[in-house]
Amino acid sequence: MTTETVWLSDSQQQVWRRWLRVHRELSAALGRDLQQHSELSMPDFEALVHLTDVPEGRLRISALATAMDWERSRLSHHIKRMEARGLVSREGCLEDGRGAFVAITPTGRAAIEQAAPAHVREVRRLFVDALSDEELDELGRITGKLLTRLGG
Amino acid sequence: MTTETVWLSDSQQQVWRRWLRVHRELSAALGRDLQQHSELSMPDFEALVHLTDVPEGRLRISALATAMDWERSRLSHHIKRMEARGLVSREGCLEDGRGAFVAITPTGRAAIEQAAPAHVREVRRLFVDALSDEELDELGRITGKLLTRLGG
DNA sequence: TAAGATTGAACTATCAATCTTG
DNA sequence: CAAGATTGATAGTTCAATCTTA
Repeated sequence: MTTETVWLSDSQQQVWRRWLRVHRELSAALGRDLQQHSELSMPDFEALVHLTDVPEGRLRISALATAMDWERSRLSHHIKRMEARGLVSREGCLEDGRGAFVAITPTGRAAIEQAAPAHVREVRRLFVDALSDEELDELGRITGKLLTRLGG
Repeated sequence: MTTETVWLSDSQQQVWRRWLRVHRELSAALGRDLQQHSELSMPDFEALVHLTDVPEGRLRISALATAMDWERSRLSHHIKRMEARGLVSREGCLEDGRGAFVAITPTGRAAIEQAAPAHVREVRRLFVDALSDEELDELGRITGKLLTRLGG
């Protein structure tokens, strides 16, 4: 393959590296804050958000995996650990004998309700409120384009 | 603390979730591509980039940790694994007996030179070229603001 | 045979010591 | 004691089987 390789210009490289860096620092800051104010990690929080998003408080495991964009095996291991901590429980599926549900427990609900306010404030402080409404819109448009490129 | 909690609006939440998702999918896609075309992971690649960035091809370990924004212990473990694969070597430091250098080896140089073209093309395809020049500028400005908020 | 889910092994990351030199 | 770096234990992730039911 003799496709010519064009390296990135300085400004392109700067945006690219900054993008990586912002994400790394933002995730780290939010994770630290969350663990300081609760017993939850970011993945724990995310999983519980999806479970509280539905009225029954439970989802098919593969549906949760899709929603979180995780591999099933990773989620399976994670659910096992969360189950051991009492945050969720596993339930069988009547319609499909192969399937299973994860359900949020009262303990899990209490944990996310306790953790959410501080976490949301921090997401506001470090992300939403750091930008003007126009910038946030623009960022939504830009990430939308990136997502389209990724998806197909 | 009775600070009132204000949850995110739908559009704010959408941008926030999309930001997380784009990063996750982009990293995954680049990682897959890199491993398909080379023996390097993204962290391997990043470390080697920093080492090739300097003329001597070697850096103090703590300097590399700062550049990569990694904890020293994580880098130490990672260097050990990369050293075992022959990509880098460790060297003592004359000026400061406590310190140490990591240096890229010929093998490491060959690996990154072989991997870089395809990786850069993929970064272009999925990121740089997916946006107009104006959008890339705007994204640079926006991530700059986020970085300021994180740092200060 | 394929789909939903789990398991175990190998790999990577994190956290709290530890070791050595300044 | 503080700074540079490493180590070991624990936690989390990935990959390739495996098991069960459709």
